[in-house]
Amino acid sequence: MTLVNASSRRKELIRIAARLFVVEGFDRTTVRMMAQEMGIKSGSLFHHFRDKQEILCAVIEEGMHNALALARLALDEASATPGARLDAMVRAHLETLLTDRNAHVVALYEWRRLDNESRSHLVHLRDAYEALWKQVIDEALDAGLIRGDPLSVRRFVLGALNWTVRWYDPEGPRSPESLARELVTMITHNPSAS
Amino acid sequence: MTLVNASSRRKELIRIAARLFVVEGFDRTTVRMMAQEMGIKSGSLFHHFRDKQEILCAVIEEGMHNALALARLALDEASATPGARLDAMVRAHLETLLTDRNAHVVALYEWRRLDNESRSHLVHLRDAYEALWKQVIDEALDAGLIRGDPLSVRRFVLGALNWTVRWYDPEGPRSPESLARELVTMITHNPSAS
DNA sequence: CCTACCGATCGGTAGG
DNA sequence: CCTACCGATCGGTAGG
Repeated sequence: MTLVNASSRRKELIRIAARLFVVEGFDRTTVRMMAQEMGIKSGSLFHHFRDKQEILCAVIEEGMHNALALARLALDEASATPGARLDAMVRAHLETLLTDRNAHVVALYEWRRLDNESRSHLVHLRDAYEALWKQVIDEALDAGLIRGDPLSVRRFVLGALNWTVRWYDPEGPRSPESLARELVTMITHNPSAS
Repeated sequence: MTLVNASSRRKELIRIAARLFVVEGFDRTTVRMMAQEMGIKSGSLFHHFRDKQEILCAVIEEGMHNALALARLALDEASATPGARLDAMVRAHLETLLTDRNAHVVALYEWRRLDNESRSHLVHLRDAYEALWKQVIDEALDAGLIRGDPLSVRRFVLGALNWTVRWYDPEGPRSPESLARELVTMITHNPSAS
């Protein structure tokens, strides 16, 4: 039970830290802020984490882990046509950005604040995620749904999607699904094949 | 002459600060670092700028000013067809991102560190720039070159372009022009009309 | 543009 | 998980 509680406190801190890192930025978020929201003293934080860096790494790792799981699930459930798989992947990406918004904003903005150790650990998760994208994009290119160089297309599409965290309003009129539809419409040239 | 030198020192500081803000981030860049690269003592910085915030604002303002000027020039020189204007705008955007890379990376990453005063000052420059994009995108939509909702398309395109600062390698095989061509190819549906 | 310095605050630790 | 505290460093200022 002690372990369960410790783990749940850890998750709570990750959630709190993610929110603070978004609002204040990593550098301006002090261990005292995080401790206060946890209801403990600042020194006690270091019972859960070695240092501030480790908290940053945990926040980003949590977000990437969820993103990877959701994308795999979406691809498993999608029908086998390249169009359906592209749709599913775009939708999964946007849904992840929204449900784990704070973690992903931190990943996008504070990646450079990671030390080498944390970065090399997270880079494997990122590579696994991008490998899924590579597969889906390449299939869509082969099927003639999209035009362009595989690597460039992947980068452009991920850029367009990741940029949404800057302007998308979850309270607004657009659902993640309709937004996904809009992006796919913009880049596909032969919708009947999907 | 004193004024000229003061202004040139100011520009030098803006360039130095931009580079440091990219490498270290705004919060981790100390006034002492900037002063050292200027060859002066830290206290002397405040002869040129009221505070650190003002330096951040100046860096971003410089980049936006150049972006706006280059975009206007490109549109003036482009032929009147929607395809040519879209091409020119994408190319100008990428060229600006490269020539003023540091300033734009700072604008993209450190925008949230601006105080309200600076932000409202810069927001007008950004709006003017986005108005050019709105025009060009709407023309391309009307001409049937692109498909989708005007606002969404604009956001997707700008996202894809701005994201390039994360991966584009100026020493690599791709020129800004060929990259521009790739993006336009990906999103246009009726190239013969351009 | 410099010297000398300030009050505040930071991440992290020792010992319980 | 707390108390008490550390050395370092920060942005900025006063007076020249």
